[in-house]
Amino acid sequence: MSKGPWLDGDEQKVWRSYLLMRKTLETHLERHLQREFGLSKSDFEILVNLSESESGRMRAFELSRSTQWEKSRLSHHLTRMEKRGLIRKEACDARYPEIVITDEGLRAIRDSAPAQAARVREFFVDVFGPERFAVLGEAADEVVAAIEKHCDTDCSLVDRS
Amino acid sequence: MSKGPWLDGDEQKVWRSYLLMRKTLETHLERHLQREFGLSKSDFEILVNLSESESGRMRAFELSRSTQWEKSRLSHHLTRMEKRGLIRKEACDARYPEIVITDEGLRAIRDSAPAQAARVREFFVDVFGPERFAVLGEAADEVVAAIEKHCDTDCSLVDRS
DNA sequence: CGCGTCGGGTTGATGTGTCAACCCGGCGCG
DNA sequence: CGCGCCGGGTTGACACATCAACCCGACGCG
Repeated sequence: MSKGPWLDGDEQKVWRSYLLMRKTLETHLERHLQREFGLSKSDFEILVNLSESESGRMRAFELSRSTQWEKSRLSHHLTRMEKRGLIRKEACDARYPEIVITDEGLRAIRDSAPAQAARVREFFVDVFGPERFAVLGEAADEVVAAIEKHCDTDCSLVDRS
Repeated sequence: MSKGPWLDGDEQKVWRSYLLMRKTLETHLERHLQREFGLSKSDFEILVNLSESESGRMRAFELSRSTQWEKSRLSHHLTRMEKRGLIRKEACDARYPEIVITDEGLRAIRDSAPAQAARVREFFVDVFGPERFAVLGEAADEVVAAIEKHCDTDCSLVDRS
């Protein structure tokens, strides 16, 4: 029934292939991260950012900027991570706490990152191969630019630094 | 600190472009669906599947197959959708209920699908352009195949029909 | 001073996803 | 028959995301 006004033939097909890849890849990566290291994708993202900073410490809004998360999500997630000992909140300069990666957090990411990188390479980078991969990168940037341009003109919802 | 064993230079860059595209596109599409039509991406997915079936009615496990969702997630979501009047569960053949799209659900998807399709075209299909888009489709299929092949050999977690 | 408002951050309610346990009818098989 | 297992489905507890409301110090300004 309905056969609604939807994408046509090939568009449809590729779009669904993309969606399927997205989901398959994501669940695969996430599952392994979870099962082998007990980290969620979100945990991982935070730890990557912290461990890439010079000092292993950042202010919450910096994390918010680099992860593109909303502040409340970030706040909730950080309290959970603190409970699990992956990070600490240090109230140094009076009011705003700094987020510090703990030894445990550092260990977690150092253990998990190589495996994660290897999987990304195996199932994504290498399957695409150099040329298609490069093409994807360009196109991806253009898609992001298109959406942001669109949003600039009619909405103000994005946290543009 | 740490600069862990991670993807190198270009790999890294493209991978992050991809992740950013993924997130940007997804939140953009989802936000509009939510704000303009009060549907979540999950609602939409269910309604698409139901409305594409002949009779507008399916068994839960069929939906589970085509959406690739776990059964518990599906069950939870269907009860929520029923509460909102988008679908109905009809207990025809004794035990297993059939999921039926309601008039309201039908209206919802007929209203929202064209807008959604237009956005996908505007920000994804057209930005890629025909050749790159076709290339993406192929690569996506290969990625899925690679992951499934891998899983066939060492795990049994996927619901393969 | 009094007052608004703005940015960084937290909180609580609610919607959504995941995991493990369970229910129950059918089927194989002793 | 009795018993176990399997497949489709539900349930409950918990992790996670989103939204709106709030807190509070700083800053502008009458």
